[in-house]
Amino acid sequence: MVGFLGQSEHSIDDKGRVALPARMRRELSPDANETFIAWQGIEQCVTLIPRNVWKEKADLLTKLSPFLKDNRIVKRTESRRAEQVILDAQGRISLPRTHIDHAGLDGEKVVIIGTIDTIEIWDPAILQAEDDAQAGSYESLVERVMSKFESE
Amino acid sequence: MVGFLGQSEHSIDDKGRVALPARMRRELSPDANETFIAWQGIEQCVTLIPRNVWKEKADLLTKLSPFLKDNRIVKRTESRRAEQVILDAQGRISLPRTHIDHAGLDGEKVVIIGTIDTIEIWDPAILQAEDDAQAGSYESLVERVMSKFESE
DNA sequence: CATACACTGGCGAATTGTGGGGAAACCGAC
DNA sequence: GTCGGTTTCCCCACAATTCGCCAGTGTATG
Repeated sequence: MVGFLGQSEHSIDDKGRVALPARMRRELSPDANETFIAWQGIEQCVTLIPRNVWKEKADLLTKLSPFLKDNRIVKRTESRRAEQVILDAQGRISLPRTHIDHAGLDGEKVVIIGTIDTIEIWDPAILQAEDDAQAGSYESLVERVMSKFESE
Repeated sequence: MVGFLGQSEHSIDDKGRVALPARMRRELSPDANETFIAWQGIEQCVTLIPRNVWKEKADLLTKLSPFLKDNRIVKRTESRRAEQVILDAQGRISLPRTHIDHAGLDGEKVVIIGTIDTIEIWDPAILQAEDDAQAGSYESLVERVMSKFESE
């Protein structure tokens, strides 16, 4: 169990079906039951969260008291962006329209990126733009982010 | 059991009937007995609470001492806004007039949102306004709300 | 070279969302 | 109490979408 790694370019057909790389399917815990939660994240991409991982987040959310407005907003916002998707016999998932639109997956191809505990699906052009935007600044970025672990 | 997720736009006909998305019907516990409590929330929407979940809330309310005026008000207010609705053979519910009026569901369409343990029904325009109102401030909101779990 | 695996495409069948009609129940007026 | 009108409930039917299956192509592996 080393987590979801690497990146691949795959096809997306006109029904919104995307085959996940076999090596990522092998990393999926049996607890996930062949199931992901497709999630519209902050970035312009679709994030796939294995069902067992999502479960922990959902449990937290249901612990929030429904009598506070802020709690309701968070719960509503987090859950409405999520959809359950299940692998078919060919190892594909079919993405909901809303998520395809959000991530701009209107081409023939998508890029699938493993991010250890989740999987991200990007439109190639949008991903390229994202990369360009932060090109050159990554070295200082990673320094800043990871320095908090220095003390350990 | 991942909870009610996602959001869909469905029709509401002139009889006040709304079809629930099939994936939400599948998430409904057998304990709910095809039955929801339709509830006029604080927000301008109708909240559907599965019968078995409502039970827990009702138990809380009955624990409030009836000798305090505030308690009586809360109990009365929470319960008078609730109506029982049952799924028909097509997977639809028909909403009481009062609830339709409260949520302003006077168009042809409604938006149905899954919030893990409940379902909300919104008028598209009202929902849009609500979203606009809190656009931009969400990131800090979710930080504040969820930070209470950080210690774990 | 042969075999197995990985990804892709297409087709038929089942499900889903929607509209409408008729029987039953309800309500108010006379 | 009776009649007329309205509302509510239940059932049927259609169209569109989705789902599951099967088969093909290509690539890696032994």
